[in-house]
Amino acid sequence: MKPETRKEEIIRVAAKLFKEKGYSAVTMRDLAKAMGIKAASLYNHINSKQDILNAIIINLAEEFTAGMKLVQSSGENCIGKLNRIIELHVRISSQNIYGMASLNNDWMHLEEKLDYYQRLRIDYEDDFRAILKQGITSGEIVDVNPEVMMFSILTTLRSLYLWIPKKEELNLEELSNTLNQILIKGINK
Amino acid sequence: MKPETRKEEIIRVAAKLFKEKGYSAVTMRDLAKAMGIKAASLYNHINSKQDILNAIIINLAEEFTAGMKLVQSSGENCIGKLNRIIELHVRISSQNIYGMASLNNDWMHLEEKLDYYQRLRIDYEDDFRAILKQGITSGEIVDVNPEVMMFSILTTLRSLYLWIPKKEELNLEELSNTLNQILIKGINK
DNA sequence: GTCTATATTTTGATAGAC
DNA sequence: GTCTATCAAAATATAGAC
Repeated sequence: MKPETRKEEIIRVAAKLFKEKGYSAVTMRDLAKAMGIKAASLYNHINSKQDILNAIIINLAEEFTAGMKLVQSSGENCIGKLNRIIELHVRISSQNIYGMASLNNDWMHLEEKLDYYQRLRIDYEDDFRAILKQGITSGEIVDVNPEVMMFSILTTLRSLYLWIPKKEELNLEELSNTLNQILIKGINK
Repeated sequence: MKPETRKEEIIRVAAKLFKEKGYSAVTMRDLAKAMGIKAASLYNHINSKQDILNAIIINLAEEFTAGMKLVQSSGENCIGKLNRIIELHVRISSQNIYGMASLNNDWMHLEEKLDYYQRLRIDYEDDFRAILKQGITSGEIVDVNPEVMMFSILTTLRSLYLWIPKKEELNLEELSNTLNQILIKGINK
């Protein structure tokens, strides 16, 4: 592991602040104070506040895209692929809890990178939807509105960042398994 | 129906803008422009930007609290109560899509009302959790971590505002039924 | 790599005319 | 109820010394 650069440290600390108050409510002075330096000094490492947000969001979005490509090429059936998607979200979310908040809530403040982000997001959802439709066709999952299924599962997975930090006692493999049970098999006995 | 007051109109328009960019990124000048007046004129109807956020969030939070009390006193079993909670969220979310965005994403910018909001939220979650635990005890639902079940269901319901406006062709009763199927019975065949 | 000092813009809000 | 004019504070960002 390479040691963290000053720029990476700024991005990491910024993500934490963005999770608490949102991108727009965090000032460069807030960030500088959290870093223990003056606001002007931040600009020796980054070009703008925007750049910080870009780095947080685009890195994560590309990680999800890469993960989805692996799921697609796994050769598993629909239920198997859904399991892998759940594991993908649990893994990325637990590794970058703060960044996930920006990905979910502050993407609209992207500027130059907004179109690119939205393209990745739409493609991800298209891939997810295709897996569900294939599962309906093959008879693996129930024939219910795939839009509502996708919304329900993806919303839960996208919000894991809100919840994981509170439950440190739960290990991540166990969390994946429990989510798998609940999201796929339901809670009805 | 009483006609909408100017104050109510400001709150309604503000909620729409808050959904697009978040509370902190919307200026009083943005709001004034959307109303077709000057920023200074807003202050003839409201005391501060804060007051607008308070009105949006606290009204909704109290609506959910009142709805939960009705569910509790309904005398239904666990599954029946969960059905009613789903209907509650579908109804309130569809009636106030824009306000739901603030409730979910901008509550941390409450000031005097923050403690009160957090009390309502914790109580709501306690009531929800109690229903799930009672369902496990009575054997109606599977004996899986109730925290994860609550997180999964509640996160989906709280995010309905993101999704309802896109799917106008789906009627609300049908949406409730579909969510009920997916959240309770799962998607596995 | 961090500092002080500062330029420029934007912000929430008020005063007072109409 | 809306306007123009304006204030005071706070924002992002830059210049240049150390």
